[in-house]
Amino acid sequence: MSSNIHPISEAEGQTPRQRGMHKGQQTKAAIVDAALGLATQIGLEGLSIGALAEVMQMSKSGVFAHFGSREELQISVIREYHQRFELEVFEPALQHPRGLPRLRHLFQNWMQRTSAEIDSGCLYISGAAEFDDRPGPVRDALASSVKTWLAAVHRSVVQARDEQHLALDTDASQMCFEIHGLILALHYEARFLKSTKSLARTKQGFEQLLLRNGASLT
Amino acid sequence: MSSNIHPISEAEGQTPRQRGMHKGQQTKAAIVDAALGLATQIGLEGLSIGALAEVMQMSKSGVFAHFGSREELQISVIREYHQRFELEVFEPALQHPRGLPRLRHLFQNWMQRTSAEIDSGCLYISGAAEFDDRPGPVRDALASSVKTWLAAVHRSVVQARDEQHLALDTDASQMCFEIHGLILALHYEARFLKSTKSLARTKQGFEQLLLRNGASLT
DNA sequence: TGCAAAATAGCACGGTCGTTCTTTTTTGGA
DNA sequence: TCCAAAAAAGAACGACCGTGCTATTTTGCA
Repeated sequence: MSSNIHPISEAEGQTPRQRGMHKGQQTKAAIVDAALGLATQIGLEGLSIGALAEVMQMSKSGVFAHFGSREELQISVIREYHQRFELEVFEPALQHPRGLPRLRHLFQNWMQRTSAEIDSGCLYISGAAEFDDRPGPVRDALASSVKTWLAAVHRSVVQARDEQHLALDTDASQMCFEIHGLILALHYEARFLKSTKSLARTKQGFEQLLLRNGASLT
Repeated sequence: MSSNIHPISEAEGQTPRQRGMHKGQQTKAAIVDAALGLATQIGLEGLSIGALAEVMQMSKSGVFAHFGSREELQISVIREYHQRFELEVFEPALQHPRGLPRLRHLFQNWMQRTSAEIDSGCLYISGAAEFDDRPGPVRDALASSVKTWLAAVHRSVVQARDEQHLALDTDASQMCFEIHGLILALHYEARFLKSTKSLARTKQGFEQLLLRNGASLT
């Protein structure tokens, strides 16, 4: 499938080996892609090398050799999800002016990613439920990614306050907490309870949250 | 340990068989109790009959015989959780006057149950993440319990509005959605991210939510 | 084009899973 | 106290798990 590393223009004339793109690495990228698909459906813990090998039409040992352990496979999946999340949620929002406009797009992208994909849940949410009682490197990798993202949201709120798009006494951490709650409620009620109104509720909650914190611009 | 069925007074003089409390049913109750403990730690899907048998110091087949299938065991666990949730969260709140006071206690109990138990997560939350993509009787049982509880919260909000403890234009469903979000954020950030401020954030979010909907009484 | 190195397959291992069947033990009313 | 019924144990099953080891195939530079 699609590789997770974009070929950069300077490397165009180089050999695959020089670009670090042997056949093996392409295969590994394809495996991680398939693994991410499986993990978002049946969970990181449910992810098995046997099932993954069948999807890839490869032998178990062929798949296994790319990672060396199941844990490393899980961590690779988390890293891949992290990259895609940045690419699809975070980076597009950077093209909008900092402050409230960027915060709005950040939330909009986040919301869509949480709800739009019918067949694949958010790894940051399902993974948290699976690993909140399981210490170890997988949990650490997951928590690290989540914290990076939440910190980016926090930064965006602070910027909006600095730009005076939000009231000066806005409690940025409190606001982030409530934003997070809206996303989690959306995920829960849309995916598990199959509620069709969750998206509208989430939007309305966000608007009221902005109003309450003195949002001044659209 | 504790049985999930309270002996009713009329049955006091009856034999165990007449009360439906053979040795087997006591054992089953003990198994379900242990299973609930396991399930809240490693998840409903992680729950295995072998591990459960070891905890109970019984044989696998001895445990198995009480349920007939793993699915039935999982459903029994969900039913047990439902009963305890009602007993510990819902019923105590009924002792307070309907309207805002009762709603406050409902939320307070819910909040405490979500955060206080260090070693056991909320089955309604972890279960939703595990089963949002797995149709079947287990998911159905879980969704049914959750909906019952959310409906009770909704009823309480409507009552508070009827009693004019909340503004007459309060959107009860919207308010429930946001309350749910606060609880989910509490669970996520306290359990997974180990944030110590989540409880305070949840309380503050709830107070602001009440204020925004014109809460008039304490 | 040849050849070392990389990638993949094949096979086997010990372990756990849910489940079935048979046998033994325990229970509790007549 | 006896004895049928209930409860629990024991053993075995096929299936899948992650992982290690050894061939075999494929890759890609010299």
